[in-house]
Amino acid sequence: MTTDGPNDARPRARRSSSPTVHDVALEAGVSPMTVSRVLSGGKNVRLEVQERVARAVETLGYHRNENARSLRPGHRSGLVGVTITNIANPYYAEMLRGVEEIASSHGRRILVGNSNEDADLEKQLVADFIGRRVEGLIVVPSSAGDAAHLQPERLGGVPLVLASRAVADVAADTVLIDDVEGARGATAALLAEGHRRIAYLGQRSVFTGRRRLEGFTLAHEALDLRPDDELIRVGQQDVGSAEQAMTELLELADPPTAVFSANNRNTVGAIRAIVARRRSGGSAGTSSLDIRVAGFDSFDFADIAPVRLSVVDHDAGDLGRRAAAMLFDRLGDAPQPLDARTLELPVTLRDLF
Amino acid sequence: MTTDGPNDARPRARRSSSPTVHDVALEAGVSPMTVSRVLSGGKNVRLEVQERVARAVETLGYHRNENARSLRPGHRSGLVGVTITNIANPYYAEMLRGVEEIASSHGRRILVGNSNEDADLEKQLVADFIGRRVEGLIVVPSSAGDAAHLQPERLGGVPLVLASRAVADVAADTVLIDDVEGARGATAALLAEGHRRIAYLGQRSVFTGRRRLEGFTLAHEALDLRPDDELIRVGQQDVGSAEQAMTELLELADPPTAVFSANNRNTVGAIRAIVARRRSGGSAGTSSLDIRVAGFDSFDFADIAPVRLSVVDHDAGDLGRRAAAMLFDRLGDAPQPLDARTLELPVTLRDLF
DNA sequence: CTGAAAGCGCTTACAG
DNA sequence: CTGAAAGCGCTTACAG
Repeated sequence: MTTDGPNDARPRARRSSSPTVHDVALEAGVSPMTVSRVLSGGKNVRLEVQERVARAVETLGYHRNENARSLRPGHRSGLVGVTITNIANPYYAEMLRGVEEIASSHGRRILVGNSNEDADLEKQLVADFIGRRVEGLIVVPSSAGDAAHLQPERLGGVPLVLASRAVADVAADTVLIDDVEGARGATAALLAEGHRRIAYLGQRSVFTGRRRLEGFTLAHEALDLRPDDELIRVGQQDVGSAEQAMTELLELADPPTAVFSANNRNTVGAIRAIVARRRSGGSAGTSSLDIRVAGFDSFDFADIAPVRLSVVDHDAGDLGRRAAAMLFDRLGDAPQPLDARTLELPVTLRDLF
Repeated sequence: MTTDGPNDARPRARRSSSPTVHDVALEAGVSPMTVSRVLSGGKNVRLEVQERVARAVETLGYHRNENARSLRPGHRSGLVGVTITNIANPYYAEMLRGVEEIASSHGRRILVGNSNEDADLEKQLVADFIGRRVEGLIVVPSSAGDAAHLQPERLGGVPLVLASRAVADVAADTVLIDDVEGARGATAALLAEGHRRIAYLGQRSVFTGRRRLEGFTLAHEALDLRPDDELIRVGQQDVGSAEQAMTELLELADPPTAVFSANNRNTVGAIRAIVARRRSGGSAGTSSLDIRVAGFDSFDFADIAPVRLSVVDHDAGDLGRRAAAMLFDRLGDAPQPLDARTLELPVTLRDLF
């Protein structure tokens, strides 16, 4: 019946926006301070009052505003920013899940952005995330463009962990998989089987691509061999172009007897080309029927692929968990190692035949 | 040389936390208000002053605090909350990318949570997201447990779009794929080829699983047939258990001549079982060599699978984009449709042989 | 074109 | 056990 209460002063507008501590306080007949106490565990509040407040919270559907809360000094946002070149890539999706798992276990939520291999977009995402006061960043860095926005001094003290790819001149914690050893081992296995004309399908513009080509080359050099440049194909972006590249290789006068592919898109493309050629009768004698395949990454159907296939397996979930763990290391109160650390996760060569 | 400025009053502590408008103002020799004006476009600020402020922003590495900004009345958080049962599932990863794409184009960022098919976790995520004042929610609802937390009145006015699965008694906008028609069409195709013993591999506990089983049944009923209960297997969660279930079916006295699988894990499992049996000689005559397969969802290697395979294809990215578009419809200033809408996206049956 | 005041929702001392 | 005051970083009127 009073007309001077603050609740009367803002009659309907209140309905459309969220209730505040103030509204709950009014409803429960206490001060906002007491509401705040109850929300933080109820220390030093009479049980009866606690219950009254809890009921008011329920009635009004109150949710504490975390953004306002994180404004107070000493409070953190509870957010971690994650930037990925392609969140639809199953490998990175698995990684993202690993990150989310660890973040969740630390009570943090993740802001996720797709950089689409575009450094400008990545830069915007990072700036936006910092504006939202993320406590840390996990970035799969884009391969194209300038990476100045990832320099520690540009991040205003927000810890950064690079995942899957390192960035030249950026001294940040980094988690990689052992690309060089994976490619070297797989190639060495093909060489040990006697293959001497081994094709390479991969990329050179991407960090992991360069590392895998390095492993491929190292395996040859260990036997005083040199890969034939004619058999090295880089730049295939998808399964279609990989299939095309492999088809061309099979049509060479002196075709390869084996192929190492640096990622699963290239592996699938290569297998498609081999199968297509087999179905069409294999013009170059029977040799193309026996093309041996080894590839980085696994995929759905790898174990019943219709070729002799080995894969270099690695755990994307672990990559994400390790990256997140490194980040939370920096966020903890423990004494910090000053230098950026790099972790290389092991890989496994599996024969699927 | 002065010792009385506020910047001198807080000498080193300032270094560790982020600079504020106040710090920038000091550095540029203007008021915080002017800094704010410049950050919002520079309207009504002398060009010379704008430049001075811009330089100060650069020098200090200032990033505007979005959380504080969103506190002001009329401001929005710029966040959308996304909850998915399994973000590592390539299908949902593709969906997430669709959501991110549309959200980005509206200047919003996404908070992502993995609910792991756990309604309690999902509830926590949703509560947390609302606490962070997300402008909307996109949820792939978990199949297990109570869904009361998704009731509109519990969401405090935050719009919700359900993706991929509907929830009984929750009147929210929903985007589905046409599960019933996809399963019906694929099954009808098998029946049209003359198959009369068609196995079903899928789930019954999940919304989509029930709908796909319904389509499977409908196709039979259209021909006055009834599927044999002995051939219906539900509850396989992964490729391994699907392979096991298919192996059992192949060992029946009167085995199926075809199989419809309700998702790609079951399809891959079925194919593995068929291939394994073929390799081991196919004890039941040659019949098991000819098992015809049709499955919901596509996967990496579908087109060179060593069986006669058809897949029910659908666009996960589109699912995400449509869900996000529905959400932004509700967020816009346009007049709102009052009732919850349901959208069913079309599917395509593709023969891969 | 520029700034002092006030308040968004919350919580940390401080006072009772 | 409870509350009034003050301030986190920002921006919307309002005044000049």
